[in-house]
Amino acid sequence: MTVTIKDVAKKAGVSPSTVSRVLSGHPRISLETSRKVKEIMEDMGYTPNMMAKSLVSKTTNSICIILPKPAEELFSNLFFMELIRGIVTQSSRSGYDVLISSGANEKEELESVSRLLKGRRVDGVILLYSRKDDAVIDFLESGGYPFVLVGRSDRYEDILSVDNDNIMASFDATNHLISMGHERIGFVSGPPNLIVSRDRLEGYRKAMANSGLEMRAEWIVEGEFLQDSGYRAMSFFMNLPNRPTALVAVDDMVSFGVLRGLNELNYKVPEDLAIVSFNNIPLSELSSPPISSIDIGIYHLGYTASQVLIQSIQKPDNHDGYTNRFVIPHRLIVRESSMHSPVKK
Amino acid sequence: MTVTIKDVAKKAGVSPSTVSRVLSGHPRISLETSRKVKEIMEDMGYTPNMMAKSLVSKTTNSICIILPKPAEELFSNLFFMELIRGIVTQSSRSGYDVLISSGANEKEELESVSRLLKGRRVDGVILLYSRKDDAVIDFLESGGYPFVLVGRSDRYEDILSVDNDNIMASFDATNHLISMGHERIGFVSGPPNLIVSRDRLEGYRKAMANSGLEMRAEWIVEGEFLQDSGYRAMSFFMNLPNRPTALVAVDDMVSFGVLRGLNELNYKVPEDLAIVSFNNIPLSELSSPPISSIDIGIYHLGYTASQVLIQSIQKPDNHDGYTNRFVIPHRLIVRESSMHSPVKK
DNA sequence: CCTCCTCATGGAACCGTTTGCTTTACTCTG
DNA sequence: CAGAGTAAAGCAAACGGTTCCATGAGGAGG
Repeated sequence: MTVTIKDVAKKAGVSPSTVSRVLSGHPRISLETSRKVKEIMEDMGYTPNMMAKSLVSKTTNSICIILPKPAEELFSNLFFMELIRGIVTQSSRSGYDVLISSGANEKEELESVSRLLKGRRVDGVILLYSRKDDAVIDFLESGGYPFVLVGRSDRYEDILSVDNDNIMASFDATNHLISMGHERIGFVSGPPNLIVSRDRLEGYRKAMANSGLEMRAEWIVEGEFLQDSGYRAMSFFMNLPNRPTALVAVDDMVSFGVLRGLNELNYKVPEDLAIVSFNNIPLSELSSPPISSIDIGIYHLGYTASQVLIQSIQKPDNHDGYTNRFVIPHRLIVRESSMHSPVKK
Repeated sequence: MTVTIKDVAKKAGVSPSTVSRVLSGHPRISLETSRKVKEIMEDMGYTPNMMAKSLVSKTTNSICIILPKPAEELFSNLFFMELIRGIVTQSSRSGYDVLISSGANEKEELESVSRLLKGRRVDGVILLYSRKDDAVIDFLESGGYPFVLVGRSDRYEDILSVDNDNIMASFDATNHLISMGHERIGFVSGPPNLIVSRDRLEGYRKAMANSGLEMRAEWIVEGEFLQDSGYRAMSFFMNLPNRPTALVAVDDMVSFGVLRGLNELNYKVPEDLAIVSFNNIPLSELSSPPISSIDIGIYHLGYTASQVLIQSIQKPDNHDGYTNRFVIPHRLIVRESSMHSPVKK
């Protein structure tokens, strides 16, 4: 039924080894044989069995994307879709297949990664998060498996990662508001165990300090990368006695929540509260008003991650020890949500 | 370096076959042997090589999601993210890995599917679209490969598919507007080669006919599942002499485009134009105003597709020939965008 | 004409599992 | 106590490729 290399060999009157060599473009095969074998392969509809191939080559030509634990929520974020799109596109160009996996909890996640890598189902993985302590990263490092982080890790200096300069990005975002004349600026952060939350918070702090602006503890609230966080943060901020006139939100989804809340309370954006957030997902420009956002090149992030990983799989020794961290440039997209200067008191 | 079944066997003083049987829970293995082998496997950190396993079992325990050709655009639609989430969740519960693939064009797509299936890299595929004529479906059918369609196919009666009753859904959506008092209702459709476009259009027609309302050709425009289509459709409708007071849009993304356009022209929703669309993506309730939408249970669609596919892989003969088409229920979520009755002329 | 190369190909072992067929060692039965 | 039956484990042949090594046929050089 399924046509194998042996069937082709028999029909062509050559040995299986010859067919294999034709397949892999071995130099010492006569043009004539090559032509004939290729024709017969075509005729018989031969497709190489990738399992057999993988078994002997110890290589699968596929990689795996590991989604973060609380995939349930984060999945619904367009951020991941863009990222995956970048990864899939580049991988497919390099001839790699992409698996996608996510565990219900950290333990399951680790088991899954271990099964995939030790079981030789994939050649490497892309981690779509960077927690501060992580058993999965420990496993990958100690096992010497190829992997790349989307996001950065401060714990390990020498692992491959693709990231933005989030400190600088947040610095830029905050400075934009400052340059518009805002002085009381709030910040809606993400989970504190995510490095991206920390970095963006730091950038905000730097910008505020840099301009000599007051930073009140109550102007900084923690949340998730979700709309609800924005909604809650908004209602907290708006009830403050000397409330912020602008805020930086750690993710566009948060801004959507803020927007919805402000809308319900009949506040105007940007007149009552100016907003800038991060990621510039396709919907940022669709909300009303459109949201100013730092474009972090999500697609590019994924594309590069795939490139870096596959390169590392193919030439593990080519690692010069310097270029571990790939920084994707960001840029501020100013839209209506921040186009207003506060009324000076 | 990597520990194989033979290493375990040697250390345990048994044959490889015995170890294999312990692994698969073979009945005729003494409890004592089983215990000992298991312990040693644990000690040595044995993980089965899935390639070897697949080679002999002719089974990979993985499935592949095929994204539609113009993945570039559609990818950015939250619809697919939800769908994938449902698929990944259920597959992982069933112990299946999920590959994700998309070709730049139909030819590439076919090659990719063929390579994956004939090359025995995956056991079956989920097609995330249903075009009217499709080489991929032909290939899958003639090769007898397990696959399920998300969406329906009218060409093939007997293939597995998971879908909504889009005709009824559209009927409901349109009727909702009619019941609000609208009589001039527009429809923004999707690409005509997609069955979902056709079905939703048909539902709209039925509802209009059912209520004896006039249906003008100019009230129906074709587009994509994209914001731009909505934007264009909006400007077309609003310039019509006797313009619609409401419209049904084939996808929420289209509504976003309409919303943006109306906002720019200072029209009010729902006062100047009421809107209902399909899919109820997480953002539908976040726009201003929130959009009425038919919730089609996207996650559920994906979850079921995975279930049906895996079932069909595991018991290909269990196919009763009746339950080929799985219909996921829909329900109308009424939000602000349609909560207004038109002024009677 | 003999030796030595080079080139094109064949043969066989191996990658890590599974599984049908044996073998071994008991336990039962009459 | 011999023969049958059975439970537990081993042997070896696949699965479909790849690749090292061997082989034979020319052609070149001396």
